[in-house]
Amino acid sequence: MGAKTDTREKILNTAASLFQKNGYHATGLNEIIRESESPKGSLYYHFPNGKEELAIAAVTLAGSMIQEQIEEKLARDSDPAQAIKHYILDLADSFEEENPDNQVSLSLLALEIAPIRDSLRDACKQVFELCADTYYRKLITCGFPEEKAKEISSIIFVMIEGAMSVSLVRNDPVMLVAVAEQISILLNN
Amino acid sequence: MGAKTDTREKILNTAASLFQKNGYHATGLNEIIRESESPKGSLYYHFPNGKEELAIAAVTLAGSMIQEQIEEKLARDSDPAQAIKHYILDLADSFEEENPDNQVSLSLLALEIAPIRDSLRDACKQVFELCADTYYRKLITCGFPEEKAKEISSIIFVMIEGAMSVSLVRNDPVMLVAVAEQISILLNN
DNA sequence: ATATATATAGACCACTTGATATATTTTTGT
DNA sequence: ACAAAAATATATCAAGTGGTCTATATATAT
Repeated sequence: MGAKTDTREKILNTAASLFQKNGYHATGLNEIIRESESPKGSLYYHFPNGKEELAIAAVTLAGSMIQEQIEEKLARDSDPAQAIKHYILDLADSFEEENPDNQVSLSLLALEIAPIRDSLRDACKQVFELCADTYYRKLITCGFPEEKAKEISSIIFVMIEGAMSVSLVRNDPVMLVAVAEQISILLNN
Repeated sequence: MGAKTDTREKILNTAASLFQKNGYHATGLNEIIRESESPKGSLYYHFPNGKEELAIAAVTLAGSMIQEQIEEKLARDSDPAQAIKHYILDLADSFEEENPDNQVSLSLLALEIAPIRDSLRDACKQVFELCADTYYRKLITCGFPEEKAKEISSIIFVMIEGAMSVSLVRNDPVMLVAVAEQISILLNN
């Protein structure tokens, strides 16, 4: 049964990576099975509902990988403003890398799949919530009042996703740097 | 020759609306000609390079419509923070409307088409620049120093696009309201 | 009025899409 | 060892894709 997990994970990892990088509609199932070297039969065995089920699993996987990365990187600095700024500057630094661990933007995939079906939208919402909550917990840990932490953490998430989108479109991470510079202003007011 | 403009514009308007709402890859040429009630021959007569050329024209059109809207709405309040906040709250208010004038998010379309080809990326960059520049000019008019205005206007654009993306995914405009509340903090620091 | 450019109309094409069906192999439990 | 379940492997499908082609209609200009 080790094989099961193997193939399933290979398909899922490949799908998540391609969906995140190129988008949902631009990624064909054939591309996924080719890249993951798995037959189509296995795809539909492990994901009987096909592409949509794969999308839910992919966005969830991508989200939890991002969440882990945020958590790790925020732990490096005790000051929350510095921690978040530090994290964003790292995103800018690793902007060119194709490494799937550095694929931080969820907007493209989420914008594409959320309207398809409620189950897909719900998965996206959950992933967004997970990411924002990671900032929230950092702020709470650092003594921010609950209300303020709730507010700011959402804004942080919005700013990072927005900056990533603009950076991807322009193929230039300077917008991430600009956002990083504004974080302290946001936290200290 | 009145007919020419008519058909061309009908195709372009339809394409822009569908691309913006549903995305580039999710929108088929057949859907565009059906919805615009134009034959395929006309599409390829007016846009010989097919879907990609249509995408460039569409993102440019959508961008200039958004730019006009921003400009109009920013003119309502003399105080820049109030003007921008007012504009964003209007976006939140009209979130449910399907009216193409209220389709303000460019992220989905831009994220999809920018990687296809440099000419498409360039068109997206130009549109982004156009929008950010509208905030910039408002800030300059209100006496902001050049450097600060440059910085802030980009951040505003990023925050609004980010908030629109999150709102679209969640199908809930509250994130726009949250961003609106932060504008004054950004401008006064 | 007629020739010419402009524009419309839609049939058609090769190709890809997501999905299904069926056959085969591999693993597991007894 | 053997039966049952799990998983893999393809061939195949209808529907849809973007794009091309040729024929026709509609203006425009002289």
